[in-house]
Formats: sequence, structure tokens, C-alpha cells
Amino acid sequence: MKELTKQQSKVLACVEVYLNKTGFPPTRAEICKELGFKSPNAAEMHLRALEKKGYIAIQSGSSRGLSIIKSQQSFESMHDSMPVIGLVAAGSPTLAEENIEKRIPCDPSLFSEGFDYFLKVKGLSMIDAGIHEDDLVAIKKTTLVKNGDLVVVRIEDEVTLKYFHQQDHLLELIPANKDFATIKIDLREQEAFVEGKSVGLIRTH
Amino acid sequence: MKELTKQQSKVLACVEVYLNKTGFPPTRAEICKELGFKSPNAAEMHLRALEKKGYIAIQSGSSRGLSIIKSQQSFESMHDSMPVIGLVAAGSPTLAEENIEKRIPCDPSLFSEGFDYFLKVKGLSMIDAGIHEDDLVAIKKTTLVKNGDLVVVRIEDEVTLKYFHQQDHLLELIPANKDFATIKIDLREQEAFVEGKSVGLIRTH
DNA sequence: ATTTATACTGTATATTTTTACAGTATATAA
DNA sequence: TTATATACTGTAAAAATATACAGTATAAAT
Repeated sequence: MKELTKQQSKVLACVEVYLNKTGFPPTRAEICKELGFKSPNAAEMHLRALEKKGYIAIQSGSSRGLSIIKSQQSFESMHDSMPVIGLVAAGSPTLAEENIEKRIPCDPSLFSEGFDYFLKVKGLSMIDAGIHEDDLVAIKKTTLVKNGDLVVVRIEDEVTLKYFHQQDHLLELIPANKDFATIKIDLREQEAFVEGKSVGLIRTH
Repeated sequence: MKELTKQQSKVLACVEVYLNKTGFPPTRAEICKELGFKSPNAAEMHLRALEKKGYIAIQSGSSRGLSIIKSQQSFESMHDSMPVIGLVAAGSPTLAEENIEKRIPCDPSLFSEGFDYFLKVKGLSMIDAGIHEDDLVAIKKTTLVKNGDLVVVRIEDEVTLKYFHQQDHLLELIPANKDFATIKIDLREQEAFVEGKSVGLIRTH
């Protein structure tokens, strides 16, 4: 699929937004109004380019005869899908594109509270909570967590999934496996960031 | 929401089908062609009625200015949702309406192989497989199962979720909890029906 | 220096489309 | 019997729309 110029991209976005808002595609004139062009031919030319590059189809002779072939919108918003993030050790911007292993076709309302991404579990530290290696834990980004919540915490460059327990300056990250030790952190000496909490889990057999 | 007459219903369906096929709504003339009317006013009148009853919106002055407000298509096919079945003891037609506890907004492709319904787990017999009480196990209806698969089996009026193991006439349904005994069935003496197998699991925290 | 691609303005026209108006026919309710 | 609602045909005009053609301007490539 050929690359789009900035303006072509704008026009395609305009068509998609209009379609989402009204349920039918815009006319050339409407695209112009939306994007500030003064001639319908400006829109026409961009549409022709988009057609040639395979992003849209134009039904000639039909008013508003546009249809989207390849959407620009991230797959996210069109047919809802949620990103799967590996439990990576390094890097901080968890939801950065390069950390997304794949996407699962489902929408955020799959779990009642909503969630932001799936975290792919590594290791067996939570096995007694019924959380296995490669399970996908649905994470809702929040820093508001209670003792006993299953949380994602970042300590320096390490991200971990554990039960949360904090009393005053002592943060305890408790595993669900007797072979693993509880991580104890004195928050006066070391920083720890709560990235979110688990609201659900999915597993593929 | 008011009831539709037969013709109104046909027109609404026509708009929806056209929209699905082309990506934009039909004109009055196109509806006529599709449904065999000879006057654009026939379509116009039906559209007005559909608007008055709240099924569509008409953007006046715009060509093809129709948008669907309330689709006729069943909720199922529009916004996919999958039924949740309790692990009920009695009754046989598993997917009968009365057995559906609720529906989860997701589509069958959530798990790569596809699935037909969720089974809500009762009891702790599979706890060592990381399957807890109230977990929802995604079940694909099939009778083609291998030894080691996690299957839904019906024996008389009892439905159970266990690991499958069969050798000749001996069927073993193996739990994942040392406190539970393996169910052993001689198929020459007793019937057992494989209803499906697990392809995944979801849990709400 | 000249071509080529992108990105438009401005105008005009044929065509598409909406939409109003004038009827006809039929079944159902008052 | 007379409304009233549904379900159309047929026509026509006004408005919306696609689309062709003639230009201008700019930056990058050759």
C-alpha cells in the first residue's frame, strides 16, 4: 500500500470522521468546508489520489459515492482491539508501539470496569492465584489501588505483577507462589510506580 | 419504539443492506429499483414514516442523507456478544435461552479457534489448572477431542468440565485438584456425551 | 534550467437527487 | 358510509453534486 501525503491523509481522515458522525460520506464541497479549501476540485483531486492508492473507492456518478477500503484509523477504534504488552523489563512508556506484541479483537467493556491493555504474564510467581505463564491480564491504568489489589508496579526498570500491600512507608509486593519471596520496599529509600491494576484475565488454551 | 409495517420494514432492510454493500446510503430512486417501486415518492413516504418512528434520521437537503438509528438486525450480529451458561446440573439443550445467564460483549474470534459460549465454572475441581470458581471458560462445540483436552462432558443430567482421557471403552475425566477423584466410566455400561472443549478462559477480578 | 508532483483557485455544466404536488387504489375503523 | 391509514404512480422543478477545464504557485528532482 502506497504512502499518503499529508493532505491526502487529512482528506481520508475527514471522510472517515464525517462518515462516523453522520452515517454517510461527505460531498466534495463538504470536504472543502471542513478542511478550508475553496475549490471543490481540491477535494476531487485528493479523492482521486486516494482511489489510485487503494484507500477508497469512488462510485462515479453517485453523490457521496465514497467508500473506505483501507482505513487510516488505528485498528483500535474501528473494530475494537486491545494491545498486548509483554512484561518487558526495560523501557518506560508501556503503551509505546514497539512494546505491542499483538492485538486482541475485543473491546474495553469486556471487563466491566474497562481496561487499557493486556499484560502478558512471564514466570510463575502468581500461579496460586490461577495466573499462568502467557496468560493475558487486563490492566486498567490507575494509581488508585487498595491493599489486596493485583497491581502492575514499576521499580526502576523492572515491571512486575503482584498483590499490593502498603502500610506507611513499607510497600510489599506479594507473589502467589510459596517459592517466591515478597518484595519489600521502603518508599523513603526507593521509588515505585503503580502503573495500573488487574481487572480481569484471559487465557488461550 | 413503534412497530413497523411490512413495507417499512422492507425499506429499512433495503437501506441497511445497501449501506453494508456500498458504504453509503441509497437514494430514493435506488430504493425503488431495489424494491420494484415505480415512483421515488413511494420510497420517500416510507422513509418519512421510518423517521417518524425513530428508526432512521433524514438529513434534509442532503443527497443520500440517511442514517440508521435503530437497526433491524439482531443485536447479536451487530455488536457481537457471547452467551454465558451456568454449569447447570439439569436440562439438556445447553444453549437454550433459559440457560443464558448473561452476555459478554466480545466476538467469537476473541479466541483464535472461535467458540460458541462461555461456561461459568462452579466448584474447585480444576483449581490446579488455574481455573477458579466463577471463571468463564470459552467452549467450542465439538465432539472431536483428544486426550489431554479440557472438555465439557454430559453424563446423564450432569455437566462437568474436566481433562479428557479415553482408552478403548474406558473414559476418564480427570480433575485438577488432588481432593477430587477421577471420574471413570465404562462406555459399554454408561453413556457420556462430549459437548465441546475449552479454547480459552476469562476472569473478572 | 526544466520537468514533475503536489496542492490548490475559480468557473461552469451536466447529472443526480430531493422533494413538493396531484392523483389512484385498497383495506380497516368509526 | 365516511373517514383514515397504508401504499403506491407520475410529473416536475429546485437544489445538490460530480466533474471537466483552465489556471496559479511551490518545492523537489533531473
